[in-house]
Order: sequence, then structure tokens, then C-alpha cells
Amino acid sequence: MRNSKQRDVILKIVLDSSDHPTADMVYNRARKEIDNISLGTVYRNLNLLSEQGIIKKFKIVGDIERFDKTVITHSHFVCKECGKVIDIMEDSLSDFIKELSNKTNANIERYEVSLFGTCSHCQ
Amino acid sequence: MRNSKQRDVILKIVLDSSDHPTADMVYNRARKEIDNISLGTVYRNLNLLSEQGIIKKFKIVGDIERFDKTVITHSHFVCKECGKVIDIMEDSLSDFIKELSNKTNANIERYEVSLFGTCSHCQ
DNA sequence: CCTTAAATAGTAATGATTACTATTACCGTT
DNA sequence: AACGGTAATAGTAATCATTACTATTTAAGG
Repeated sequence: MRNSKQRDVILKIVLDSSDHPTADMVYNRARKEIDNISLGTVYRNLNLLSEQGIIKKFKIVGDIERFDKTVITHSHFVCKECGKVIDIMEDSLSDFIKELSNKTNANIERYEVSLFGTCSHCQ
Repeated sequence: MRNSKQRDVILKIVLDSSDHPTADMVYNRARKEIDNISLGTVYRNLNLLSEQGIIKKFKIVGDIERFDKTVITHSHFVCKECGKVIDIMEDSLSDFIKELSNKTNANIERYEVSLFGTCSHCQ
């Protein structure tokens, strides 16, 4: 993998963001530094970086792809008022899923939990 | 809401299916009964029927919309070998999410859990 | 400073879903 | 049984996120 100014900028944007940006959000932020950067380049590099485990790509049900600097396993909560995506770092969830795996005699290797409601700010 | 042959056929197909069909799957099955039924009609009626609570529309992360005759809250497991979508009727999950709601002082109103792995048949 | 392949910009294609519009058909009223 | 209003439909176009394609640019090793 060669160096590229584009990839550096894209990585820095994700590492500096805490709002779980979409590819389009990264694209718009990147354009402020490289005015003619291509959306395809943003997608390719976001996918590349997440394949390498440097950033994390995730999806919330009913939503589009998002990217996160936090690579460790965690879930996401979406506030229906402000639209914010909030990290839920919940280890007990993974324990719970393991139990479920035994009960249902299906071998659960991976899970995605999307939570919806109202965040503490908006209540 | 008026009667329509199309809606009757579409509803019957979902009620007779246990494979969590997509709109396109319902469309292809419906065409065997009404050869010129429109895909738009299928989408509109599937959405209409799920708004009425007669069927259930759901999504698995990374997958497209699916429809289910089972309307009560439950989660879904996807086998990566055979591709089957299997219902997980797990009450304890909902209790767990309620607890999580308290811990995180976010008001969790709804959740979607997608489980991935290998089913009992394919192991 | 050359060369070569990786990376890019710009554009086209894809696929699921929704929107649009002229036509059809359900159904209550005569 | 015919009529008229309007909901529902068929067929097609539009949308939007994402991927694919291709000619051009650029990193970096010799």
C-alpha cells in the first residue's frame, strides 16, 4: 500500500470525528483540504482502512454506512430527536449473546445491535 | 381501504411463506397468480399491510427489506452457510435491553438485533 | 531521472426503493 | 343495472447509496 495525500486526509478526518460520519460527510470534510477529491476515492479508502482494522465500518438498521475511529466491538444508539449516534460500550451484551448462542443451538459468531429512542439530552 | 385482488394475493403469499421473503420474492410469487402485477404495487401493499400491523417489515444489517407473517417482536439470525433467516423468539433479550436502558440513561424505545453465524443444520 | 504499478478524478452503472401519471376497477348511490 | 367519484393499479421514471470503469496522475524503487 503506497502513501497518498488523499488517504492521509481521509484517515485524519475519521480519527478527528466523533459523530460517526458517513462516506458523504467524510467527502465534504475532505473537500476542504483537497478541493477535487473524488467520492469514489473516499469510499475506496474508507473501505480499505476498515479492512485493515484501522477504522471501523458499521451500519445501523435503516441507515447508511458509517465510519468510526473506535474499532473495538460496541453497539450504537440513535436519538430520534437530535439524530445523534451514540456509542454503547456494553460488555454484558456480548455475554448475553453468548448465552443466547447456547440456548438456540445456533453458533452465533457476530451480532449487530441497533438501539433507538431518546438520548439523555433530549428527554 | 378498498379491496383489491392484488393486495389479497400479496397478503396470502406472506402468510404462506416462512422464508422471510423480500419484496422481489413476493413479486415473483405474485406474478404466478397475476401475471402483470406491478413491483410498485407489491411494495406499496407490503408497506401498507405492515403499517396496519397485519404483517411485519424488518431489516437485517447489511441486507434488504424483508417481510414476515410473525408480527410479535423477535430477532433474526442469518446462517452464513445456507443463507436462511431464522426467527429468534427471545424474551430475555427484551428484558436485557430494558436494563441497558437504565444503565445508559438513554430511553431505549426500540431495538433491532441481527445475529450472524452457522445454523444447527450447517454445523 | 525513468519506469511501473498503484492510486486518483471523473463518470457511468447498479440495485433497492419510492415517486409519478394515465388508466382501471371497487363500491356506494341512484 | 348504470353512474360517478376516487382509491388502487401498471408501467415507467426518478432517487440515492454504493460500486465499477477508465484514462490520467503520482509515489517510490532502481
